[in-house]
Amino acid sequence: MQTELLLRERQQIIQDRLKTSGRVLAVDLAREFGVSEDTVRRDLREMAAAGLCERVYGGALPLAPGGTSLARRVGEATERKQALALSAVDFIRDGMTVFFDASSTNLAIARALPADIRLTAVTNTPLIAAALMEKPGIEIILIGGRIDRQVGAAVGATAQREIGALRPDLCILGVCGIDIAAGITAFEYEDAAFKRLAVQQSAAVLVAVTADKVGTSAPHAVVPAKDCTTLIVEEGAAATAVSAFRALGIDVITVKAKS
Amino acid sequence: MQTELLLRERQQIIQDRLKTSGRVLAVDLAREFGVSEDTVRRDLREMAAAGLCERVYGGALPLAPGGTSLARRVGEATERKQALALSAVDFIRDGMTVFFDASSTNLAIARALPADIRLTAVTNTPLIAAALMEKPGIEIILIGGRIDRQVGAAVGATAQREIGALRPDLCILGVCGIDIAAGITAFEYEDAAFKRLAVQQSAAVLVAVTADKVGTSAPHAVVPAKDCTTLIVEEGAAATAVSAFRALGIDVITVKAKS
DNA sequence: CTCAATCGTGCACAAACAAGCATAAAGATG
DNA sequence: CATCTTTATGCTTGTTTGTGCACGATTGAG
Repeated sequence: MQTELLLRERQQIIQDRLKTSGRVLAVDLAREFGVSEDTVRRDLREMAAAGLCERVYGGALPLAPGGTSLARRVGEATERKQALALSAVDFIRDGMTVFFDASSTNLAIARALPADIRLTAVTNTPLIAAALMEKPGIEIILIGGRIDRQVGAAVGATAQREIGALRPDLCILGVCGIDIAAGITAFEYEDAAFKRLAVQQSAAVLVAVTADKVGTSAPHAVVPAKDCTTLIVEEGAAATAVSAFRALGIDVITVKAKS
Repeated sequence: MQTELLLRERQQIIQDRLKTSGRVLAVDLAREFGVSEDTVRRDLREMAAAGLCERVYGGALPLAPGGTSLARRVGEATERKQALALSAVDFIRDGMTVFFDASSTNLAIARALPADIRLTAVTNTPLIAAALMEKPGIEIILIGGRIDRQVGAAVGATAQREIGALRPDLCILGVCGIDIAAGITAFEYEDAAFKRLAVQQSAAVLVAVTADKVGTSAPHAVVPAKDCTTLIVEEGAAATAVSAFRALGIDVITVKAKS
């Protein structure tokens, strides 16, 4: 327990979460903070007593449901991505420098990080940077430049120059398609170039994808599949593809989607 | 232990740490300074008594108003900020290049922009960039660098280099205090330096503040008040201050807070 | 109705704490 | 110079606080 979260911080984070997400679940918070559910329940009870939230069975709700929009629209295929994210988080450990590429799955990973983790995070995606800001132990390096609206992140010349100056221990790559023959592919030319550079700079590469992206390819090649160190896929992915990836020496993890 | 730190030095360092990290742990400080935890606790107790921090079990947290992070400030006086934002939006027109500085009020402004506006927006704040992404006609330039947790944006050397290469038509400045004598001020040294540069680079400067910031000052000077082109304040702000600003040639707009 | 998830309470334990005392260095006073 | 005072620190003691676990009660879905 090198970096415990302080009680006040926890409650503050829960409040922020209530405001942005509109609700919190005790189980999730417990796992995220790395504390027992009892502790979370105690927090929620205290906060409810102080008039900061409404306690409900399973979690809590904000008193004034004056919902802001930021986190909401992303939260659609969250169920499946959440499962991938929880698995991916195991590969991220204290002290690492990790690059978070643009991708909704990667956003889920950033959110699923334990609240007390200590690491240096690099990202070109404002949404991910915003999510990372909720974890007090993370040093965030923002990659700047013109933001590509399709990708939702900075991928141009400026961004490439900045990522070129960094040497992350791990690159969490967002992919548009991954296939044995075509390798890892992206929808946009510049995005592909940026991703290629990110992979090049990193000591290891982790990819987490939903089943529908396995075996498909997009127009622009990023790197061959074997450049991927660890691949996390849903259980439903084509078995032939999975074993082919394994044959390449990739560490393939399958996670089953929750009901 | 070769360099014994004086008490004052230690407390100063703790304050800095509080600002940049947003929290300190008694154990860490003790080990770092090579003193006993008791000594650190004594320091923290004194500082808390002097109103410099909030003492919590295990360490200390920075104190309002500057001590709270951006994400936290966002949900505070949303209605009043909304009113300011609606007024500020009138000054932003199609075709402009606008810099959005870090500030919860500025986030409200970004959100309040008409959906069909066409402009180039520059920002060092992930939260604002994320909000801008919802307006399809905006070209977003992200200023990168290490993110200061208290400010919620990139304000260091990298960020300063990047803003230095741009010439926005309008700088929407976030301020921690604005006063006739002290001018525009900020809570952090680096943030102040960044803001100063942003003002320097811009053709015009707009400041939108809630009434409580008028007539107050923070530790670090940014620019004199007269460098501000347009000032939007709530109706409740001190009338003497408002007319003093007008006398400086500033275009002062007052908006009435909704009940 | 049944059953699993969730909850509250009491308890135990370790970490963090405050208060008081002892020591040593820096400074003041004679 | 000798001695007294002040100040900062570490140590000891007993107390408080936060947390996890065990157990039985409660809730809500099918």
